[in-house]
Amino acid sequence: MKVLTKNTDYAIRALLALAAKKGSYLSAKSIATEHDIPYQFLRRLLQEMIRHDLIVSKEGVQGGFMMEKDPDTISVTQLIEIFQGKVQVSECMFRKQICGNRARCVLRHEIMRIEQVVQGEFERLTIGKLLRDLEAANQVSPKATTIS
Amino acid sequence: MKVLTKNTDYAIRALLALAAKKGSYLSAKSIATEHDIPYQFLRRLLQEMIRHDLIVSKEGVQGGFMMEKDPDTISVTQLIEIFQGKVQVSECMFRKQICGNRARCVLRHEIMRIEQVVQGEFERLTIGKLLRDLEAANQVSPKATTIS
DNA sequence: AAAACTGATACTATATTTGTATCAATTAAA
DNA sequence: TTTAATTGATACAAATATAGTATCAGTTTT
Repeated sequence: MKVLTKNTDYAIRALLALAAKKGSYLSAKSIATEHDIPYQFLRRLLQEMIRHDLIVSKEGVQGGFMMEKDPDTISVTQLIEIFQGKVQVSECMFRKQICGNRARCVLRHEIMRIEQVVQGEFERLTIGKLLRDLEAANQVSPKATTIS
Repeated sequence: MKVLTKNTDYAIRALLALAAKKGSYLSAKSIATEHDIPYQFLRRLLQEMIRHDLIVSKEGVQGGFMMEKDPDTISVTQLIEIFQGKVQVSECMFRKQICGNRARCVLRHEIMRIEQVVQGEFERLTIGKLLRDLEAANQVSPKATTIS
């Protein structure tokens, strides 16, 4: 069971790169080469993130992508939703017999509760938090952990 | 993001049916028709569960599948692992720069922590627990919730 | 001997994920 | 003002995962 697909994984990495250089433009190319992400793939992801107002872009020479927002407002949950769709369990387990009265279906509730837990955890995991973790790690061992 | 695939969904339902009639043999056919699961698909799932010693079978007329084990020892985590592979995040995010020293990679730790939470939740969700939930629901509203 | 079963496995279809390629439009800079 | 570096948009393709079907052989009860 894969929790994060490459999409999301790459998107997080790209956002971390942008958050680390907040306010300046980074080209897709530079992000791709520095973080080992397939260039054209990354470009699509960046476009998608623009559409969701997570980042902005500037065309032409010296153009690129930039993070304007507070990185703490971007959660992994958001990214999962964008690139993997909303977290969902089966439409409705045991639907045949039980889900005439869906509201009461205990099993569904059980699963939905877990779904909430997962979502909450990923909600608290923001780009800002990850960046701080990353910087803290850099303090300890700069060489091995530099992201830029 | 799909948490449970049809495999796992169907497997859970089949196990609940078997747990509800613990000790007696149910044919794949009867489970399939009663729970609206594609017959041949279900048979493969049942075979797989036999290989993992979750259930046993008897061939021939009046044969079928039976649950011998305590349903509380079968967790949804186990089923996810069987049918969707071990719960995992990306192999190692940010691996290029960071994962020379994997042990120290804070980001990875963050993600692994969440993975643990998810796994723990599904661990506590056993067939036994689901069955009791189901039976409790039947008490309240027998018609709408009967599984058998 | 027939019928109701499981065991094993091959096959197909569809969807998702991952990755590549192309062309047009924009902009800084030579 | 031309060129090169860039994004915007979109189409294409390959690989993998998911979902479902079909078949044939073996077993066991009746």
